[in-house]
Amino acid sequence: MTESVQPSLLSGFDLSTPLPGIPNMASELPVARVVIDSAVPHLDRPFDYLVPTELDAMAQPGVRVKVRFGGQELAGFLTERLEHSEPGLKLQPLRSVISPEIVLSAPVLAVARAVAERYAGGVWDVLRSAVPARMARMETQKATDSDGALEKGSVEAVDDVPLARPAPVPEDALLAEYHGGADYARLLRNGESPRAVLSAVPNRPGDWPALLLQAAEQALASGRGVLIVVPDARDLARLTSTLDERLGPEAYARLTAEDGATPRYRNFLRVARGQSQLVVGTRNAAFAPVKDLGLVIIWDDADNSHAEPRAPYHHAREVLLLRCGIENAGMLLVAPGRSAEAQRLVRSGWAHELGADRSLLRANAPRVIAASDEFEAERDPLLHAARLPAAAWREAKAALAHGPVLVQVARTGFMPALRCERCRTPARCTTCNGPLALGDARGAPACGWCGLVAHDWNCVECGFMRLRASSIGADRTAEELGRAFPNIKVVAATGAKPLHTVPDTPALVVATPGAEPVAANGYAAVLLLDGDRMLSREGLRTGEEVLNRWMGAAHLARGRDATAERPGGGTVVVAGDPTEPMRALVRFDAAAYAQTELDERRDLGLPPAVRLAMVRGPAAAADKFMDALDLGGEVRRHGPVLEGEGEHRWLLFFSYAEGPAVTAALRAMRATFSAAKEPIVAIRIDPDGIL
DNA sequence: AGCACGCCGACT
DNA sequence: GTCGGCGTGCTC
Repeated sequence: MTESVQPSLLSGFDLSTPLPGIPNMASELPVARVVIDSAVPHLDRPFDYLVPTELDAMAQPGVRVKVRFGGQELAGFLTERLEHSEPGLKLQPLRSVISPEIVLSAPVLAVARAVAERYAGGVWDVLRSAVPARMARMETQKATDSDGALEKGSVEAVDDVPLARPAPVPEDALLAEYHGGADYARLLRNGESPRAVLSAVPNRPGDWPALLLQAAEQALASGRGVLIVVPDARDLARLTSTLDERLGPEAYARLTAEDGATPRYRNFLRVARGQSQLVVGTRNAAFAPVKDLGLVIIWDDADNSHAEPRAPYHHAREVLLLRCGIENAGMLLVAPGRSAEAQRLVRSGWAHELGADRSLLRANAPRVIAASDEFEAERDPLLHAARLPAAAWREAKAALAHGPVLVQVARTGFMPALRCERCRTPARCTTCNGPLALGDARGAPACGWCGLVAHDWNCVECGFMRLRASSIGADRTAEELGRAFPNIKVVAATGAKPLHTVPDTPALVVATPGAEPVAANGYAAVLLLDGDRMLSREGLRTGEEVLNRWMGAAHLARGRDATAERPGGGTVVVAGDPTEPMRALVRFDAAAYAQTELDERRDLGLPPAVRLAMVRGPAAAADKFMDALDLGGEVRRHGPVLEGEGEHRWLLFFSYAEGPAVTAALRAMRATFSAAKEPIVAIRIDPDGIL
């Protein structure tokens, strides 16, 4: 706030012989350790400053500060107050404390550091995700100000609520339906921190939001905080509507970028001030400064919305894993399917599997039909155009008498790579050599790897300028289906045009994976049309991804048996050639499939049975970087692979045990190269979709 | 990205 | 002897 700098202070002070007191500086703990806002790798460490007397009171660990660094003024977080610094340093004074609000708690800083270590990235990059942008007005605003509804839950309102209410033992009936679920609930209530993985049985009362809430309530009953992370706005809306109904909107704080900077910071402040013990949100909420954290829950960790698209590309599941280690909290991974990573946690004994009886699953899961060999589809031009097998058409037709029908189609990103219309040479990106695909609704071809839009593409082989566009997106499928089902309402929901819910009336709902709207009483039928297309994509994890997307959609279907609200029961039709993922869907057993996949990866030495790092950069720099790395003999190196314009890509495979040493070595080497002004190499840890 | 410091050449 | 060229490396 107050500008503290006086000319005489700018020269700095030598604190090697500390005290007795420096004029105008705090007499107790005069040194402030600060994490500065710098993207430069070799500056990714704390720096010490002196605290001027007038900033003494506000300069608490966790506040935002401004400091002079080199020539410039930088933002930073004050992390510690110390009696003295390293000998021989000339300390500058702190320029200002931006606000007295403690926005970076000690545990969250520790988590951010662990995340930066794990991903060989900068602490500041992690903090950028962890602490939302400051909105100054939110810090001073009173509960009586303006828009009333939004202001509930501010300091005054919460202080009025008596905290010591007789706490009833929370419900755990839904959790107890799983083997070990009742024990898991009891441990949480008793203040312990159990860890579990659970594949949800569909069509139970309240569905997964009710299940997550029950788990949360166990930990809340022990007086501890709870954090729930979901992939996207749709799932958050579903969860918060359950929380609103059962606990009321004051009982939790929601943290998501989608709300906009101001509400997000308002809710963040409630959490930071300890006014909210239950936090729900999307991936960055994994860093929410929940006090006395007892349990972290992640819903659908296989959804790649959980992966941060900016450096250091951390995944919410991994953030939470590190976090529950640091804060000694329990963890619960709940999903409609099973990621190989979650299965690994079960297999290694780190987490318990809370399994369900086959009978419970059979009674609640939809009927699954594999429509594998379909000659009829070829004969009927309407069905062929909509690439609808006859069995799917029949099921949909019957189901439409009872309710809405979901049609899952592949995202355009899943389409086979585009080719030259004349010579059929695959179209590749001119900069990174990645496959081109139709990126947006207007059909501009874009690179599937780097996203670069190829405006003036021409074939490298024959020079032809037109691409073969075989892609059919959700919108076109919707049109085709409209013709195949006259008089039925058709709606399309894609990532670009999201739709969270649909009414419980007959309609065809065409959606891409992850964007499926929720039907109030479930879908009468779910058609999974593009399995072959999705499975044809190159990639180590394609089968697992496709199965998890199918399971996600299948969870939106009614149970097989008809009920009063759900006449006709629910059916899932999966079209395509018989494959392992399809068989796993028919058995409704994603865990077994994930285990098979994991075993196979272990035999092959591939992720996630092992960890992976990628180093990419200008050929000479990348090679030099790899050459300078000193890694243990157990680390497998693979490369260089030529990529794009004179770029080399290297891969490193290493065990989880070696992980910390490898990422530390990569981080240290990057700092060395950065200081030596070597060309920048990109480092990605456990990247998805490159194998 | 700025800014100090340093080693060397040109000029008072 | 002193001023200032910009090249190298550090920044609390």
